[in-house]
Amino acid sequence: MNIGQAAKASGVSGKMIRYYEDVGLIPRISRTDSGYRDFSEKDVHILRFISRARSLGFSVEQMYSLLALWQDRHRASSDVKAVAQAHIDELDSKIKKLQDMRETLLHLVNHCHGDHRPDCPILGDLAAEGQELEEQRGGKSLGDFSDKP
Amino acid sequence: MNIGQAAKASGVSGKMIRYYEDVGLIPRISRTDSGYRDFSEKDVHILRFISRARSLGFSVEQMYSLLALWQDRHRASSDVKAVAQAHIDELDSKIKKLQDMRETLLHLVNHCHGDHRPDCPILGDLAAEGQELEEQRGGKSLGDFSDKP
DNA sequence: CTTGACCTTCCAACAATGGGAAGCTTTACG
DNA sequence: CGTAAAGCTTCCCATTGTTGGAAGGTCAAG
Repeated sequence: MNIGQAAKASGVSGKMIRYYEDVGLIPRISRTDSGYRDFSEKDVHILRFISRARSLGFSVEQMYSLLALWQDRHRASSDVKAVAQAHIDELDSKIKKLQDMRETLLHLVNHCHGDHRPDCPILGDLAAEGQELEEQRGGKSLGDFSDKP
Repeated sequence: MNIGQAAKASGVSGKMIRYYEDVGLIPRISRTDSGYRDFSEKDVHILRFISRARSLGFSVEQMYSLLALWQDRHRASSDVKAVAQAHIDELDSKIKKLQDMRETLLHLVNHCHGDHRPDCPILGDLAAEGQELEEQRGGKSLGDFSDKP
C-alpha cells in the first residue's frame, strides 16, 4: 500500500506520515525497489491509533508514551490511565483559561451598544490606564489613543 | 524610557516589543543617539492595550484591527463589537472542541480500572479497528499491537 | 512513448514566544 | 577615572504541528 492509500485508510495526511516517520514516532516504513513507501496493515493500524489519539488532543510527545504503552504487553493500565488523566488536566486548564477570556469579553460585548457612535466599553477597558500595572495618571494627553475621543 | 522599563510598565516582554515593532503592530519606536529604543508614555499606553487584548486571547492579526479602531476617532462601536464577537465565537468553538475531547477521554478514564493489569479501555478504544474509516476486519494478527494481548 | 498522477526528498512558512551569541552603552562602585 | 556589571542592539535558532511547493523519479493508462 503506498502513502496515498495509507493516508486515506488511516486519516493521517501523507505529509504527516512522513513527519511521524522522521521524528521516530512510527517505525521506518519499508520501501519498494524504487523507494516508494510500502505500508503494511500493521503500519496503517498504528497510524489509525495515532489519528484517534491526536483527535483527542494528545500531543506528539504524549504519543510516544501512548504508543510505547500500547506495544508493551506487560503495561499496567494504571500507567495508561495516568497519561490520559494528565491530558485531561491539561484540557481542563486550557478550557478554564478560554472560558475566563470568554466571560470577560462577553461582559464587555454586552455593554457595548454597537451602533454608529465611537464610544465603546471594549476599547475603554483595553485602554484603561493603571489597571494592574504601574499607574501613570495625571492627565497627559495621549493623542488619538484616549478611550473617549 | 528604555525597553526594560517599558516592558515592566506594559507587561509585554522586551522580546515581544521588538517583535511587534518588527511586524508593524506598533509604530517604530524612536531611538537615542546610541540606538537604544526610547519609549514615550504613548508607546507604553499602546503596549498596555496590546497586553490586555492579548490576555483576552486576541491574535496579533486581530490586534491590527483593534488598534486601528482604537486610533480611529470616527469608528463605529459596532465595528469593535463585531471584532470582539467574532473572537468570542472563536473561543466558543475552541472551548467546545476541548470539552468534547475531555468528555470522551473522561469516559474512557472512568472505565479504566487503572491497576497493574494491562487491560485498558483507553488503548482499546484508540486501537479499535474500523471505527470511522475503511474497515479491514478479518482477523490478521497485528502482533504486539492488539488491544488485548 | 507520452501524459498525468503519483511518489521521493528537501526547504520554507505559519504564530507567538523564548533562548542565546556577539558586540556596544550606560551605570555604579571603588 | 577605570573597570565591571547590567542592559541594550541585531541576528539567528528552536519550538509545535501542519501545509505548501520545487525538483526530480516512477508508474499506469492511453
